[in-house]
Amino acid sequence: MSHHKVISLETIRIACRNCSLSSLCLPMGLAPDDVERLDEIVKRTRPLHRGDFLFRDGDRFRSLYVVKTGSVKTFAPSPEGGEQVLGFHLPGEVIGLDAIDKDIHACSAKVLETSAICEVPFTRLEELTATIPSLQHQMYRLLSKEIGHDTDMLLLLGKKNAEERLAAFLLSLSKRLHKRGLSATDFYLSMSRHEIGNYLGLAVETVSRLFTRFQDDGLMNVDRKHIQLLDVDTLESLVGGAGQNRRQQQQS
Amino acid sequence: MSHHKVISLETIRIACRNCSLSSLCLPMGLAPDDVERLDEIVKRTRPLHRGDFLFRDGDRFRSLYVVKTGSVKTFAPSPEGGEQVLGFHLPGEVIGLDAIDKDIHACSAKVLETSAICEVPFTRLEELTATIPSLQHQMYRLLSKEIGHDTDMLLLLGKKNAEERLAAFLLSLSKRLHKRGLSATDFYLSMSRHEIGNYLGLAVETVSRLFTRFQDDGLMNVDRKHIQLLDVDTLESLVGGAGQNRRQQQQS
DNA sequence: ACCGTCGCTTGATCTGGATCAAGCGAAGAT
DNA sequence: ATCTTCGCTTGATCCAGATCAAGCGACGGT
Repeated sequence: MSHHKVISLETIRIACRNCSLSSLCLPMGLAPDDVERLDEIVKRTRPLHRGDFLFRDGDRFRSLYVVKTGSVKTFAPSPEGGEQVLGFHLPGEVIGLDAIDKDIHACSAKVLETSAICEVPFTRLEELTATIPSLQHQMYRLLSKEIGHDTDMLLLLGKKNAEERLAAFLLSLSKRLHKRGLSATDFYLSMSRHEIGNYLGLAVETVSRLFTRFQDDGLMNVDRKHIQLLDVDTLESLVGGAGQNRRQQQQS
Repeated sequence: MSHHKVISLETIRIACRNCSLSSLCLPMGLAPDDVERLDEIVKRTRPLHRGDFLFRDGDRFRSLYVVKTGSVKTFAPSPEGGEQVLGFHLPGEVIGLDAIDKDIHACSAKVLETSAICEVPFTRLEELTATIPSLQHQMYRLLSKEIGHDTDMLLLLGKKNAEERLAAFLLSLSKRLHKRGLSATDFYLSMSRHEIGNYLGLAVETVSRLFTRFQDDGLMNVDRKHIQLLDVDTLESLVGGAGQNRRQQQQS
């Protein structure tokens, strides 16, 4: 039996070189030999389930985590005891980059559905990047990409109304799923309305009403967690702030 | 006369090792020899003036920029033609990290007052970090710190009201100026009310009214651009969301 | 010294989205 | 199979902060 177990685990624990995410994940652009070296330091844990934590705010920072399958949300505590959802993470996305600076996690990461996660001990990764220039570059890009994403969110929270925010959220999900070989127009939400609202700086009720409105307007179908985008073009135009007579933005 | 000019420029172009910012800036934690190597790739331009650009969105990414003296704002265009102020940058702070990923600047950087800027060509920096582990680590920390800062802003824009936002802004400025050896309670704003509002996701009028209110409440003195913080403790408590009967936050 | 512009303030009004309230149906518990 | 809880929806009301409007005073330019 223990023999069987080893075999089945080996089946689950796909090496980086065979992982379908290698074009999105850390190995992106690496030579095969370098992928092997990276592969050696990656720990592949058993599948985690809804509600499990990868880490909690306040934990010592040791590793980066990469979603292999499933999805994860990260969220930071706010002083009053509430929390701010910082992101929803899909396969190939790296989690924990914000903790490198202080060596302590400032946010928590919670698994939204049964997920496989790769753990990359950071100290060992850092040693590796020092000897593999292309991996170092990939790390810089990864960190920079995260900043760029946060910047997009700042613009969204600072300048966009509820409709624009939800449309942007749906299209972002759609594009990211599509990159992973899934449908861009037909997918399931692994997060609750509440989590979406928190993420977008909106109340649950507003999110719910907008789903209803988008459906009434023929932009999408919503059935519980099941989403079908029917009119991506119009959704795109909503994001652009084509919200009718939006007055000229503050030019500072 | 040209002789005089050369001398005066040399006076301005302080080497990293003599720069008072070395404890905040890239050289932080480097061995003296390594600081010299870094110093060799840094370009020190002549002082820039209010309104000058370090780069504009769409520009090819070539260098990081570090504020030596003065201040800089970064801002991203929003689809509708407006803009979102992303940050105000003080001496020692590094600008341009978000452009590493796409190799194109997605935001612009504009000088708010006469400022000295160091330019660090990124390709050369990358070569250097590959051979100086402590510099590589410093780069990771720098990028990570930027993510952490953006995260703080997401929480601010997503969960805090106008009062909390302005208090947080003032205290952030205060702390950062203090770290640079300046007064934590008495300083000048190099940015306009409009820029503050844009940054904080508020209308100019709201910013103006809050300044007036904070002054009436004895928390600070405001005279044009001149700020004096009188009651830092109360300002701190405002940020914490002690805004009276704030209801329990959404727990997603 | 004068003028025009621009940044800032203050007051009045409006509104998008939060909050409050009430039900409904699905999924998990016993 | 039934209960209970929880997530979601929908309606009614409220309010923080945006928008509109009007002046004022500082500063740069001539």
